[in-house]
Amino acid sequence: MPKQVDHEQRRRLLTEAVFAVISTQGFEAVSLRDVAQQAGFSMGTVQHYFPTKQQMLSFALSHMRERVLARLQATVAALPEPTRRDLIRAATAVMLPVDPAGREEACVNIAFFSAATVTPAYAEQLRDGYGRILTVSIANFREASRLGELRDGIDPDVEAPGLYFLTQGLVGPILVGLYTPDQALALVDAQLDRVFRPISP
Amino acid sequence: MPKQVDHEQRRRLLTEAVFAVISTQGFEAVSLRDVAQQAGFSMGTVQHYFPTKQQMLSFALSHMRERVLARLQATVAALPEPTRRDLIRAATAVMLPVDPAGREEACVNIAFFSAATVTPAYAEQLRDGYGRILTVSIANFREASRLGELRDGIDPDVEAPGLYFLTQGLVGPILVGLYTPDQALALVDAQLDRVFRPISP
DNA sequence: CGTTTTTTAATGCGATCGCATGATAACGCT
DNA sequence: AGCGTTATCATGCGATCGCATTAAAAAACG
Repeated sequence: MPKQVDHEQRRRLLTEAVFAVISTQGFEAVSLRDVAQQAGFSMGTVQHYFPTKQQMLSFALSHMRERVLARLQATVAALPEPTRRDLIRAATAVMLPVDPAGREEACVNIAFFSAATVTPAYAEQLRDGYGRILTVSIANFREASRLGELRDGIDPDVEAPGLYFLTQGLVGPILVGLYTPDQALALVDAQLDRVFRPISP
Repeated sequence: MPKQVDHEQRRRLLTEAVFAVISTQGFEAVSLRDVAQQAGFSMGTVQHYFPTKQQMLSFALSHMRERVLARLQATVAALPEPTRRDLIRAATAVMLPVDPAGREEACVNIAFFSAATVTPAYAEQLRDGYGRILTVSIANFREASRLGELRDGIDPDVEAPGLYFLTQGLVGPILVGLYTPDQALALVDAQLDRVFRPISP
């Protein structure tokens, strides 16, 4: 057997090129030639790892989830003694385009959301991925509620989706420059202040 | 002088075809030929009213704002004696893809949001349009606050953007089937219940 | 009624697309 | 070392794209 190449790793490498093309030239500009050039390979190589463009994009979408999750874990790991509120805030901030990495991911995600309106396969992947995030968020809020970390009268089953969809709604406006990342984070913090009890017990 | 054709009206007609193509086949599938066929004209006609594809799409984006606004006014006009809360809720519901018309508009809007990440002209149009909506929403909430229609401790400058971005964040998940329109409206109503005083004084 | 100008249609062109094919180079194994 | 497999690349093909060009049809006006 010949040269040993980790197919999965190669695909991830090419996927990074896909992300770069989408975030700099747009989703509709993604071509096998562009991706190949961005990754520094020939077009045939891209075809070798992705038989069709559709499969390439579908893999890219599934890889995006892992990328966001990895960035979240890295962020959380950097917090010394995170409270539950810190964790929720970190997860929220990771989904917002507040830094170059986050912006690239947001561009890719919104592109796939748009494509998903006419491509059921993308819609299913997004439902699965974002549904999982929402489920985790609800679980976090319920746990916080159970431990008495939330203010009186706060329903975790309302606030979890509320904060989650608020976050999602901030992505587009930040991307087009309608809202600044600082304004967005201030809005998120205002919500957290309303939901969580003050720190000192 | 020959046949009198209202250029603006023709452009709006063709724009409706653009919307249909975007919502059924996707933004990247929009071609002059598709638009012409969808509108029942030849390709040359489309070119006559839109010198370039870019201008066609840009006009379509500007026309979208008018379409949403018209639908909002029609919805409001159908309300017998709307309270301020009713108006705010109507404006919110209009932006959500809860019916075929709203879904089509949402598909087009999210497509332009995606395109705007690499096309500054689109970003500027979206900033202007959505910024105007946000401004009006803030003004509405402030007026409600001034009239004492909001609960104690409610800051209109926080709740207006909060509800607005929450609404925006619900669009994508509804489109891909992660959230149902009923769930989305329930979440909106929960927010309104929290912000507004109960009806009976 | 003929002229003029706009509208509509039809077609061609260069570029680019996704994908298929064939050739070449590089490495693992017996 | 020699073979077999795989990775990589270069190229070709049919289709489609945006846009330019040209021509025919239609209607307002002298």
